[in-house]
Parts: sequence; C-alpha cells; structure tokens
Amino acid sequence: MGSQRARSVTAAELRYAILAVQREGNRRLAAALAPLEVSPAQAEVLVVLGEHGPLTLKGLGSLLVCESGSPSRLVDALVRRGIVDRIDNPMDRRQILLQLTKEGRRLLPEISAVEAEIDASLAHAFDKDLSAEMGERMRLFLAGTNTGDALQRRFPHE
Amino acid sequence: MGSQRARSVTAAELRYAILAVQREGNRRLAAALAPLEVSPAQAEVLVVLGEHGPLTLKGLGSLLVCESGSPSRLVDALVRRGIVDRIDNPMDRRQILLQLTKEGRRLLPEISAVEAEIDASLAHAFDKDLSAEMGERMRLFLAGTNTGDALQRRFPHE
DNA sequence: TCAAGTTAGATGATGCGTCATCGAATGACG
DNA sequence: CGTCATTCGATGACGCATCATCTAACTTGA
Repeated sequence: MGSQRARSVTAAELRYAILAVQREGNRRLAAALAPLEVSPAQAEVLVVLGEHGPLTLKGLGSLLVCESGSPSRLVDALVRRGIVDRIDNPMDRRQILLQLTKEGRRLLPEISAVEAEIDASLAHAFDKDLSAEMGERMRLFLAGTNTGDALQRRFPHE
Repeated sequence: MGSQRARSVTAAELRYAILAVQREGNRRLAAALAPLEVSPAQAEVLVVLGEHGPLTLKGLGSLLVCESGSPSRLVDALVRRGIVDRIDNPMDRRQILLQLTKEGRRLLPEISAVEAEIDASLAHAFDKDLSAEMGERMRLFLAGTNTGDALQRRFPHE
C-alpha cells in the first residue's frame, strides 16, 4: 500500500497543498472550458440545472459548491447569454424558476466531455483507495457547513 | 487502517470536495484573521517575508501559492498599511525589495497563533498517514506547474 | 384582517485571481 | 557602443467570492 512510506506533511503544508491543487485544477478547467466561453462556476450551474430539473435560485444555491451566498449574479450572465431561462413562479412571486434553454442543453455534453478529461487526470493522481479516504475525511471536515450540505446533496451517500 | 472501508468516490465528487474544503477552510481562516485585519492571502505574504528575509516582488511571487501572477497589488495594500517596506534596489533599478516593518514583525506571532488553530482542525480531520499520502499525490498532480514549484520551495523535501 | 416577522432574490461594496499589456531597465551580442 | 530581446514591475480589465443591506412577497398569529 505504501501509505507508511510517504514523507510526513505538516498541517500548514497540507493547507497550502489543498489551495494549490484547487487553484491549479481550476486554471486547467478554465482553460479547457474556454472554447465554450463558460467558466468553471458557470459550468457547475449548468450541470446542476441539467441534473436537477427547474430550480429556484435558492434551490440552485443549495446545490452549488462554488458559491456560499446566492448565485444571482452568476446566473445573470447565463440568462443574458440565452443559456438559462428565468421564469417567474406564479405560486410564490418572490421566487424565480431557472432552467436550461435549448442552447443550454446543447452545451451540456460538451461540458461533460471537458470535465471528463480533468477528472481523468485527477483519478490518475489520486487512486481509488486514496480518493475514498479523502472523500470521507473531507466530508467530516465539512460537516454542518453550507458547502458540506451542498456536496452531500450533489453526491448523496447511501 | 480502514482505508478499504470508505465508500468509493468519483473524480467529479473529489474535485468538488477539494473545492469545498478549500473554500470552507479559507472562510474559517478569514474569519479567524479578521481581528488582525489581514486576509488569508495577505497573511501568506507576511509569513513568507518573515521566513525568507527581504525578497523582490518576483522572488516573493515564486514562493506564494495564493497567486499565480505577480503579487504587486497584494503587496500594495500591505505597504499602504505600513506592514511591509518597499525599497528600490540600486543594483537593478527594475527590482524592488520587500521586507516586513516593525509593525509587520509584530503581527507575525499573532498570525501564527491563528493559523495554528486552523491547522489543528485540519490535522484532526486528516490523520498523519492520510496527510502524508495526500501530500505526495498532490505534489505529483502539481509537478511542473508554477504553483507546484512554489509549494516545493516553501516546503522542501529532503 | 392587520402588524410583525420571515423569506426570496437583487444589489452595492470590496478584495481576490487571472490574463493581457505596457514602460522602463537591463542584458546579450553583433 | 547600439540595437534587440528579455526581464521586472505596474496597471487595466474582467469575473468571481464574500458580506451587508434592501425591497417585495409571503406567513404567522393575535
């Protein structure tokens, strides 16, 4: 297994390593998505809307990892580009309902293809056992936070 | 060890989990640093300047994980606050030399104390073996990138 | 049914992160 | 030397992330 062989790592080093991996991964994802003129955060919105039907802004926010507040400005850009439709909800006029337009649905498979590449390189760096262990501990670290709840809702366990 | 017991995790889930942990950790760090009126990125600059004597802007940048470009605006705010001194280098007038002021040195132990708390909670979530394994694989993932080089310079191996 | 409290979403403000570009200073090499 | 390429740092531009505040719409309950 080799888990005893790896050199020991301080918490500070781990903290910076997590930052570095997140940033580097994001830059790679941004570069790969650039031809679609979609940012990583926008891609998350599109994927979530694709998977979880029409959503209110709040419902969308509760499934996003990339935003802790309300994603109204993030969504704005997508509405302006004709990728997302914003429909007033006649049942509760405080709410809006968001869903992909035809153009938005057209983008989905292209986004998936791009993300699959990135994910393959991630899977290459972190093998199955390590990923599983990391996933478990990260959930622990995030327990009781909004971000942790979003992750849980996106990738339910059991 | 239990590393076989953890539920399997897709690469996409791992990707979002890394994002979530980084964001959540950063929010906690920001909140803990708030009384010092220092952001996490600013704290990194101060720590690096504290550890690695006077540095040019480029030298500083090559040790920062939080910035891929040149940290000139990040440093600006610290200079304006009297925490960092910016000295023209007479040997090469393109360069500037940065070092902590007395006020900056005064802040260092307070920053360390705050980071120690955060690091303790990280160490609690990720035990020694897992941290070591994660550190090793993350370095692999970052091999050949600027961010990876910065990490290497900050936390040299061997 | 009306007032008080709560909730949804929009918006302002500020700083961070990234990329592109620019001017000034230096170095390399004919 | 003089030109050309390179390097350093500053700056403009843009979108993201966060927090605070605001308004409109709904809910509660006396």
